[in-house]
Amino acid sequence: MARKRTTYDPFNAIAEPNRRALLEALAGNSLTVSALALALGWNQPKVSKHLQVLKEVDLVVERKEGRFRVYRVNAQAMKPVQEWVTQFQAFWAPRLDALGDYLNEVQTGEQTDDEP
Amino acid sequence: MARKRTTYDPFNAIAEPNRRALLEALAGNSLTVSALALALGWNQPKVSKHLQVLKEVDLVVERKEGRFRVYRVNAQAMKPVQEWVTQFQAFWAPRLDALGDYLNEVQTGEQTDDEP
DNA sequence: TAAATATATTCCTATATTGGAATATGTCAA
DNA sequence: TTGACATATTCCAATATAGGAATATATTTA
Repeated sequence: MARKRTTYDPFNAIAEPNRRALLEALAGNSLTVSALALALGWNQPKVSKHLQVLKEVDLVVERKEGRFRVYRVNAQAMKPVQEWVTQFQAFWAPRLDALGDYLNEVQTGEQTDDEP
Repeated sequence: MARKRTTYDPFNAIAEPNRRALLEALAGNSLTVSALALALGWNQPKVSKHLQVLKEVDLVVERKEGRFRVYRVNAQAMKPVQEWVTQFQAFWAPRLDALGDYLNEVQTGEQTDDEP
Protein backbone atom coordinates (compact mmCIF):
# COMPACT_ATOMS: atom_id res chain seq x y z
CA MET A 1 0.00 0.00 0.00
CA ALA A 2 1.39 3.21 1.06
CA ARG A 3 3.38 5.23 3.42
CA LYS A 4 2.10 5.88 6.81
CA ARG A 5 2.06 9.20 8.47
CA THR A 6 5.60 9.70 9.56
CA THR A 7 5.84 13.03 11.21
CA TYR A 8 3.91 12.72 14.38
CA ASP A 9 6.30 11.31 16.87
CA PRO A 10 9.61 12.71 18.04
CA PHE A 11 11.61 10.17 16.03
CA ASN A 12 10.17 11.42 12.83
CA ALA A 13 10.18 15.01 13.85
CA ILE A 14 13.93 14.98 14.34
CA ALA A 15 14.55 12.94 11.24
CA GLU A 16 14.21 16.07 9.15
CA PRO A 17 17.53 17.92 9.01
CA ASN A 18 15.82 21.31 8.92
CA ARG A 19 13.96 20.52 12.06
CA ARG A 20 17.15 19.51 13.79
CA ALA A 21 18.65 22.82 12.74
CA LEU A 22 15.65 24.56 14.19
CA LEU A 23 16.01 22.74 17.48
CA GLU A 24 19.70 23.50 17.60
CA ALA A 25 18.99 27.17 17.04
CA LEU A 26 16.50 27.02 19.87
CA ALA A 27 18.72 25.11 22.27
CA GLY A 28 18.87 27.25 25.35
CA ASN A 29 17.27 30.22 23.61
CA SER A 30 13.76 31.40 23.16
CA LEU A 31 13.32 32.89 19.73
CA THR A 32 10.62 34.34 17.54
CA VAL A 33 9.76 32.99 14.13
CA SER A 34 11.39 35.89 12.38
CA ALA A 35 14.52 35.62 14.47
CA LEU A 36 14.74 31.99 13.47
CA ALA A 37 14.13 32.81 9.85
CA LEU A 38 16.92 35.34 9.98
CA ALA A 39 19.30 33.06 11.83
CA LEU A 40 18.75 30.16 9.46
CA GLY A 41 18.30 32.12 6.26
CA TRP A 42 14.90 30.60 5.53
CA ASN A 43 11.66 32.21 4.50
CA GLN A 44 9.04 32.63 7.15
CA PRO A 45 6.54 29.97 6.04
CA LYS A 46 9.28 27.40 6.04
CA VAL A 47 10.12 28.21 9.62
CA SER A 48 6.49 28.24 10.69
CA LYS A 49 5.68 24.98 9.04
CA HIS A 50 8.53 23.10 10.59
CA LEU A 51 7.76 24.66 13.93
CA GLN A 52 4.22 23.37 13.70
CA VAL A 53 5.49 19.85 13.28
CA LEU A 54 7.80 20.23 16.22
CA LYS A 55 4.97 21.68 18.22
CA GLU A 56 2.67 18.80 17.39
CA VAL A 57 5.12 16.36 18.91
CA ASP A 58 5.71 18.74 21.76
CA LEU A 59 9.36 19.29 21.02
CA VAL A 60 8.82 23.01 21.10
CA VAL A 61 6.51 25.17 23.12
CA GLU A 62 5.05 28.42 21.89
CA ARG A 63 4.30 31.51 23.88
CA LYS A 64 2.44 34.51 22.53
CA GLU A 65 4.00 37.86 23.14
CA GLY A 66 2.14 40.62 21.40
CA ARG A 67 2.20 39.86 17.73
CA PHE A 68 5.25 37.68 18.22
CA ARG A 69 5.41 34.02 19.01
CA VAL A 70 8.31 32.98 21.09
CA TYR A 71 9.37 29.37 20.75
CA ARG A 72 11.49 27.32 23.06
CA VAL A 73 12.59 23.72 23.19
CA ASN A 74 10.77 21.27 25.39
CA ALA A 75 13.52 18.72 25.87
CA GLN A 76 11.26 16.40 27.80
CA ALA A 77 9.76 15.33 24.51
CA MET A 78 13.15 14.10 23.40
CA LYS A 79 13.26 11.61 26.23
CA PRO A 80 11.60 8.71 24.40
CA VAL A 81 14.20 8.99 21.70
CA GLN A 82 17.02 9.18 24.16
CA GLU A 83 15.72 6.18 26.04
CA TRP A 84 15.18 4.13 22.93
CA VAL A 85 18.63 4.85 21.61
CA THR A 86 20.25 4.21 24.93
CA GLN A 87 18.96 0.64 24.92
CA PHE A 88 21.65 -0.03 22.37
CA GLN A 89 24.42 1.64 24.26
CA ALA A 90 25.22 -1.64 25.95
CA PHE A 91 26.49 -2.82 22.61
CA TRP A 92 28.84 0.00 21.91
CA ALA A 93 30.93 0.02 25.10
CA PRO A 94 34.57 0.67 24.15
CA ARG A 95 35.96 -2.78 24.85
CA LEU A 96 33.17 -4.59 23.16
CA ASP A 97 33.55 -2.22 20.27
CA ALA A 98 37.18 -2.97 19.79
CA LEU A 99 36.48 -6.67 19.88
CA GLY A 100 33.43 -6.28 17.70
CA ASP A 101 35.28 -4.27 15.12
CA TYR A 102 37.98 -6.87 14.99
CA LEU A 103 35.59 -9.76 14.68
CA ASN A 104 33.69 -7.87 12.08
CA GLU A 105 36.78 -7.29 10.01
CA VAL A 106 37.70 -10.92 10.21
CA GLN A 107 34.22 -12.10 9.37
CA THR A 108 33.81 -9.65 6.54
CA GLY A 109 36.98 -11.00 5.08
CA GLU A 110 38.71 -7.63 5.26
CA GLN A 111 42.07 -9.18 4.79
CA THR A 112 45.08 -7.29 5.98
CA ASP A 113 47.92 -6.62 3.59
CA ASP A 114 49.61 -9.94 4.08
CA GLU A 115 48.12 -11.16 0.83
CA PRO A 116 50.48 -10.69 -2.14
CA MET B 1 10.36 22.04 -4.83
CA ALA B 2 10.42 18.69 -3.29
CA ARG B 3 11.39 16.39 -0.57
CA LYS B 4 14.95 15.43 -0.13
CA ARG B 5 16.20 11.97 0.30
CA THR B 6 15.43 11.11 3.85
CA THR B 7 16.55 7.63 4.50
CA TYR B 8 20.27 7.75 4.42
CA ASP B 9 21.33 8.79 7.85
CA PRO B 10 20.63 7.08 11.16
CA PHE B 11 18.06 9.69 12.20
CA ASN B 12 15.89 8.85 9.27
CA ALA B 13 16.59 5.18 9.42
CA ILE B 14 15.19 4.94 12.92
CA ALA B 15 12.30 7.26 12.17
CA GLU B 16 10.45 4.39 10.57
CA PRO B 17 8.60 2.35 13.20
CA ASN B 18 9.13 -0.89 11.32
CA ARG B 19 12.83 -0.31 11.28
CA ARG B 20 12.85 0.32 14.99
CA ALA B 21 11.01 -2.95 15.46
CA LEU B 22 13.63 -4.65 13.37
CA LEU B 23 16.43 -3.19 15.44
CA GLU B 24 14.69 -4.19 18.64
CA ALA B 25 14.34 -7.72 17.38
CA LEU B 26 18.02 -7.72 16.59
CA ALA B 27 19.16 -6.21 19.85
CA GLY B 28 21.65 -8.66 21.26
CA ASN B 29 20.73 -11.32 18.72
CA SER B 30 21.98 -12.23 15.31
CA LEU B 31 19.12 -13.34 13.14
CA THR B 32 18.42 -14.39 9.59
CA VAL B 33 15.95 -12.67 7.33
CA SER B 34 13.45 -15.46 7.61
CA ALA B 35 13.78 -15.59 11.37
CA LEU B 36 13.00 -11.89 11.47
CA ALA B 37 10.10 -12.31 9.11
CA LEU B 38 8.70 -14.99 11.34
CA ALA B 39 9.30 -13.07 14.53
CA LEU B 40 7.67 -9.92 13.23
CA GLY B 41 5.00 -11.49 11.09
CA TRP B 42 6.09 -9.72 7.94
CA ASN B 43 6.67 -11.01 4.46
CA GLN B 44 10.23 -11.57 3.41
CA PRO B 45 10.64 -8.67 0.98
CA LYS B 46 9.49 -6.26 3.61
CA VAL B 47 12.15 -7.48 5.99
CA SER B 48 14.83 -7.41 3.33
CA LYS B 49 13.99 -3.95 2.16
CA HIS B 50 14.06 -2.41 5.59
CA LEU B 51 17.25 -4.25 6.36
CA GLN B 52 18.83 -2.74 3.30
CA VAL B 53 18.06 0.73 4.56
CA LEU B 54 19.49 -0.09 7.95
CA LYS B 55 22.52 -1.57 6.28
CA GLU B 56 23.10 1.51 4.19
CA VAL B 57 23.37 3.63 7.28
CA ASP B 58 25.43 0.95 8.94
CA LEU B 59 22.97 0.26 11.70
CA VAL B 60 23.08 -3.41 10.89
CA VAL B 61 25.84 -5.62 9.63
CA GLU B 62 25.28 -8.63 7.44
CA ARG B 63 27.19 -11.86 7.40
CA LYS B 64 26.75 -14.57 4.82
CA GLU B 65 26.30 -18.05 6.12
CA GLY B 66 25.55 -20.50 3.39
CA ARG B 67 22.36 -19.41 1.80
CA PHE B 68 21.43 -17.46 4.89
CA ARG B 69 22.28 -13.92 5.75
CA VAL B 70 22.72 -13.27 9.42
CA TYR B 71 22.14 -9.71 10.53
CA ARG B 72 23.23 -8.04 13.71
CA VAL B 73 23.00 -4.53 15.10
CA ASN B 74 25.96 -2.22 14.84
CA ALA B 75 25.18 0.09 17.71
CA GLN B 76 28.11 2.34 16.90
CA ALA B 77 26.04 3.83 14.11
CA MET B 78 23.49 4.97 16.67
CA LYS B 79 26.06 7.14 18.37
CA PRO B 80 25.45 10.30 16.35
CA VAL B 81 21.80 10.17 17.30
CA GLN B 82 22.55 9.54 20.92
CA GLU B 83 25.01 12.42 21.00
CA TRP B 84 22.70 14.80 19.25
CA VAL B 85 19.81 14.01 21.53
CA THR B 86 21.96 14.21 24.62
CA GLN B 87 22.76 17.83 23.84
CA PHE B 88 19.29 18.58 25.03
CA GLN B 89 19.47 16.56 28.18
CA ALA B 90 20.75 19.61 30.02
CA PHE B 91 17.30 21.08 29.58
CA TRP B 92 15.32 18.23 31.00
CA ALA B 93 16.89 17.88 34.43
CA PRO B 94 14.09 17.20 36.95
CA ARG B 95 14.28 20.44 38.90
CA LEU B 96 14.46 22.66 35.86
CA ASP B 97 11.55 20.76 34.44
CA ALA B 98 9.36 21.32 37.41
CA LEU B 99 10.17 25.01 37.35
CA GLY B 100 9.79 25.17 33.62
CA ASP B 101 6.43 23.51 33.69
CA TYR B 102 5.26 25.90 36.32
CA LEU B 103 6.49 28.96 34.49
CA ASN B 104 5.01 27.66 31.33
CA GLU B 105 1.62 27.22 32.89
CA VAL B 106 1.76 30.69 34.32
CA GLN B 107 2.92 32.25 31.09
CA THR B 108 0.43 30.41 29.00
CA GLY B 109 -2.23 31.91 31.15
CA GLU B 110 -3.41 28.54 32.40
CA GLN B 111 -5.32 30.18 35.14
CA THR B 112 -6.21 28.15 38.15
CA ASP B 113 -9.80 27.95 39.24
CA ASP B 114 -9.83 31.21 41.11
CA GLU B 115 -11.75 32.84 38.30
CA PRO B 116 -15.53 32.78 38.81
C1' DT C 1 -9.96 52.94 11.18
C1' DA C 2 -6.05 52.05 8.22
C1' DA C 3 -1.41 50.66 7.51
C1' DA C 4 2.21 47.84 9.00
C1' DT C 5 4.10 43.92 11.09
C1' DA C 6 4.42 38.94 12.59
C1' DT C 7 2.93 34.60 11.84
C1' DA C 8 -0.05 30.80 10.18
C1' DT C 9 -2.28 28.53 6.47
C1' DT C 10 -3.65 27.17 1.91
C1' DC C 11 -2.64 25.74 -2.79
C1' DC C 12 0.07 23.43 -5.83
C1' DT C 13 3.91 20.71 -7.53
C1' DA C 14 7.76 17.54 -7.37
C1' DT C 15 9.52 13.70 -5.31
C1' DA C 16 10.36 10.17 -1.79
C1' DT C 17 8.99 6.14 0.08
C1' DT C 18 6.26 2.05 1.67
C1' DG C 19 4.16 -2.17 0.60
C1' DG C 20 2.74 -6.16 -2.00
C1' DA C 21 3.40 -9.19 -5.91
C1' DA C 22 6.28 -11.08 -9.04
C1' DT C 23 10.71 -12.18 -10.26
C1' DA C 24 15.75 -12.62 -10.13
C1' DT C 25 19.84 -14.39 -7.80
C1' DG C 26 22.48 -17.36 -5.12
C1' DT C 27 23.37 -21.63 -2.71
C1' DC C 28 22.74 -26.13 -1.03
C1' DA C 29 21.20 -30.96 -1.60
C1' DA C 30 19.74 -35.01 -4.09
C1' DT D 1 21.95 -30.94 -13.27
C1' DT D 2 17.69 -30.12 -11.04
C1' DG D 3 14.88 -28.76 -7.40
C1' DA D 4 14.27 -26.51 -3.10
C1' DC D 5 15.21 -22.90 -0.23
C1' DA D 6 16.81 -18.07 1.34
C1' DT D 7 17.17 -13.64 0.12
C1' DA D 8 17.37 -9.56 -2.90
C1' DT D 9 15.36 -6.78 -6.41
C1' DT D 10 12.11 -4.88 -9.61
C1' DC D 11 7.63 -3.09 -10.76
C1' DC D 12 3.77 -0.70 -9.55
C1' DA D 13 0.36 1.89 -6.99
C1' DA D 14 -0.90 4.87 -3.08
C1' DT D 15 0.33 8.48 -0.26
C1' DA D 16 3.10 11.56 2.54
C1' DT D 17 5.66 15.42 2.65
C1' DA D 18 8.76 19.70 1.68
C1' DG D 19 8.96 23.94 -0.52
C1' DG D 20 7.56 28.23 -2.64
C1' DA D 21 4.02 31.61 -3.58
C1' DA D 22 0.03 33.64 -2.33
C1' DT D 23 -3.12 34.58 1.11
C1' DA D 24 -5.41 34.70 5.63
C1' DT D 25 -5.23 36.01 10.48
C1' DA D 26 -3.98 38.47 14.32
C1' DT D 27 -2.06 42.52 16.72
C1' DT D 28 0.13 46.83 17.18
C1' DT D 29 0.65 51.56 15.92
C1' DA D 30 -0.33 55.92 13.55
